[in-house]
Amino acid sequence: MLSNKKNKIIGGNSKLVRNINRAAILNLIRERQPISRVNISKITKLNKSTVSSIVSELLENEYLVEELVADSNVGRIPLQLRLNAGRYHVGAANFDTRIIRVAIVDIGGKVVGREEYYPVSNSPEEYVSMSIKCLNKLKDKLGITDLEGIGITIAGLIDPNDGYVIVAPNLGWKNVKLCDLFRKYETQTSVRFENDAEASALAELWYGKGIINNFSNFVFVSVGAGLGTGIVINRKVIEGASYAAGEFGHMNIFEKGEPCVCGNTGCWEAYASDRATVKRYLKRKKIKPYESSPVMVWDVIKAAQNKDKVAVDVLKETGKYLGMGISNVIRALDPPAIVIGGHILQVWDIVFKEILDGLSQRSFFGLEKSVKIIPSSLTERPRLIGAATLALEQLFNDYKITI
Amino acid sequence: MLSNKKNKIIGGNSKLVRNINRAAILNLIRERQPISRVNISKITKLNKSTVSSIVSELLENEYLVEELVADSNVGRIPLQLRLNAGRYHVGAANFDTRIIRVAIVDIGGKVVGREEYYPVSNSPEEYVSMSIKCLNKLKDKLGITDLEGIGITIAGLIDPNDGYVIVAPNLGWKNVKLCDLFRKYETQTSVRFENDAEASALAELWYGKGIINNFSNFVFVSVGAGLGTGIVINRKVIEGASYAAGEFGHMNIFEKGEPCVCGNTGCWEAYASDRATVKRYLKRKKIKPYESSPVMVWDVIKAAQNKDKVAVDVLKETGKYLGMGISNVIRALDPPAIVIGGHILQVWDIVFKEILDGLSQRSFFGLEKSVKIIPSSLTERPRLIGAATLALEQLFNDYKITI
DNA sequence: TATTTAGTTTGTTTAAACAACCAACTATTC
DNA sequence: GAATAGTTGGTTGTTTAAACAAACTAAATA
Repeated sequence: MLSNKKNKIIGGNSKLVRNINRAAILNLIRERQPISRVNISKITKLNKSTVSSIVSELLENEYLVEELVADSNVGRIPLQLRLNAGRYHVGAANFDTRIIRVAIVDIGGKVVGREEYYPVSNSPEEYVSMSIKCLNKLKDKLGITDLEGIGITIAGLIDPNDGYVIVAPNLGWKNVKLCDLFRKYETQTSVRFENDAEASALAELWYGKGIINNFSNFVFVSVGAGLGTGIVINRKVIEGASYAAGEFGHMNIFEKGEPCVCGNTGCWEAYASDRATVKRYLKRKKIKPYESSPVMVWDVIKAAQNKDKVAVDVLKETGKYLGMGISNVIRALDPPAIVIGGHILQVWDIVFKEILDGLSQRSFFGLEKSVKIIPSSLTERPRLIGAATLALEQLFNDYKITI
Repeated sequence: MLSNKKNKIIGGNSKLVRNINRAAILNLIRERQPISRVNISKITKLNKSTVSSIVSELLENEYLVEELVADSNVGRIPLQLRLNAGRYHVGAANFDTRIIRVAIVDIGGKVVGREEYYPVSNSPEEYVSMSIKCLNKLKDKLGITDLEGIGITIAGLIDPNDGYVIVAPNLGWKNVKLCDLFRKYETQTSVRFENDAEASALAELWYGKGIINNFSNFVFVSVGAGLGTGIVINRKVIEGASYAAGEFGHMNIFEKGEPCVCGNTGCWEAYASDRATVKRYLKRKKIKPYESSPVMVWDVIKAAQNKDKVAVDVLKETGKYLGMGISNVIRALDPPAIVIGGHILQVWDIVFKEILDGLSQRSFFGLEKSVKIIPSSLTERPRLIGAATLALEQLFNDYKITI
């Protein structure tokens, strides 16, 4: 965190080592399950006995389960370890414009149940009460008695420490004490809040599959109604002193360009977000906004998939603008990988080339060529998995590394 | 580092703890010397005996010295600990356009001797041979027999692992294997290379005085011929996958604006660097570049100090442009503090207000108001101290934390 | 001399590394 | 097809490193 907290110089002790190793083992199991003790030992370079000791502790706390799987290799059959998916569950919610997405997720990051709700107003009270209601409904349906925590993600500036929405343009919220509202409806379970892009980055870090696992550093570009980015450095998500790190979406990419919800003009978000895509589509199609039923980005995507020329062109432009903005991310942080999330992934074959094209238009010593631009590997909405990950992080918090 | 190295999951052991604690104690002594064992124990929360054990180890290796200072308090007089400044020395060099700055620095970050040399060409061979010559001259003069290492800083993209200049526009270098050149002239001492802004950030982190010590996160903006930034996150300088993190200087702040050495137009560097300042000054004064002797930024600064209206205006503009670019840094990383370094600090009273003005022109939800904009506290050139810090970091490398 | 603060010594605790061992399987040999 | 060697997985007991706690010594002031 780029926090403004005083720079603490605090020493370590044996417990720190235990926490580091326990976290390393848990992460490894999460990423490579099923995996045997010996394999963990080989990868972490920890002694077999150390691994055994930590694993038996985790088994005792029911974080893990053992399973014996047939194995054709010589030697004793290894006991495979997995996260005990059925044991602990958390609640997750993403608050978006006119929609609340709710899910119950196990410690493997798997969505075991989900629900959507369309609030009639943008009142925080309604969002909070309905999300709790939906979660309770899901709990009953799934026969889950306890949630270990609840995570909420919102596009905007969020103060996660005080449970406070500084500003959320999409929802029209400013200075909303969500934390207090939740306390009215749900007093037992602890609730955490976070910016959606940052939480998505966290989810990708924890539950991303494939190539992303090779990176301890990356930037997650969350394309939604707005456009946010989550920065991961050394396997940690950067928050910022005022909880505003990663606001690349509000960097200027065209002087005196399109107006943006933030009050400025020419922001990346005003060109590459879903809202911008729809706006361009409506303009080309000469449809007045909200003339009939509102056109959403998935309508544009569907049209493109049905070879609608205008829709394809509009999405290509979005790709190009995405690339232009990514060039700023590269100049700032030079990450080895950039992960893209959002509805736009459904037309990845259309946008990917355009992203590279946009990037090359704002080239900087050819650096952009070595960056891996990859679509998010999360099959469920990253913002929802991200919300769950917030709660799960708290569940694993006993094992938090504090130097 | 935002490196592309494979995400290693490796466990810790008791040696890790020792290294963490030794580093914590060394850092604390560097920052707060003189300081007693008990005081270290109180601040780090380490046990008195642990502190004693580590301190005696450091005393044995002559990293520290003890001193007894009169104390009017009750109780036994504490033994104050200091870095053993006279024991170890490193060489430092900054390679700039038409000037090589060389220094010998002690482990307290104090320059004990310095030299400047004006090369006749921009040949890397001359830069390397002359810097070694100057260092040897200084060593003789000071009666220092050994250097523990040498650090070199250069504006540009540097690969510190391979000792390789990817590109250095100011020097007109591209793909220069500096490492091999140094081996020709100096085989015994190890040499490290780094981008000047990143090294300056490191120097500020290690040797900065005052308020900067309160921050584990900040961005150093190095205003020189070009404009570079060094990003510090969790007391570590970010390098980038291709060693190009912090290239905010080449972000666009004006579309179709001034041409930049990088090949693009409208870069921050093309507005806020010393080169840009001089260029604007010459234009206003209607002096043709290089008409007589070349005008340098310190000439403009001197003119401003002598109340030259044009010089003052030009520097005010530079300040405003600096602020505009800093708004990008804030959007990207939201750091609690931004440190400025460069000749421009000599007219801090003129530029500071303008920086804030430029920032407010590119406001983002008023966040810029909470960022501390501070002049570098390093009395010597940060780029030179930075070079020394590179070598010192290696000296302390036995104590490097490796998780 | 009592009190206070600084620093050391001694014994205890934690946890990791190491080495030896046991467990459970396959492959080979007679 | 039974005995045995080989291979891999996992546990047990011992050693080592380092932090911590508490008792102790040192050196000052009131």
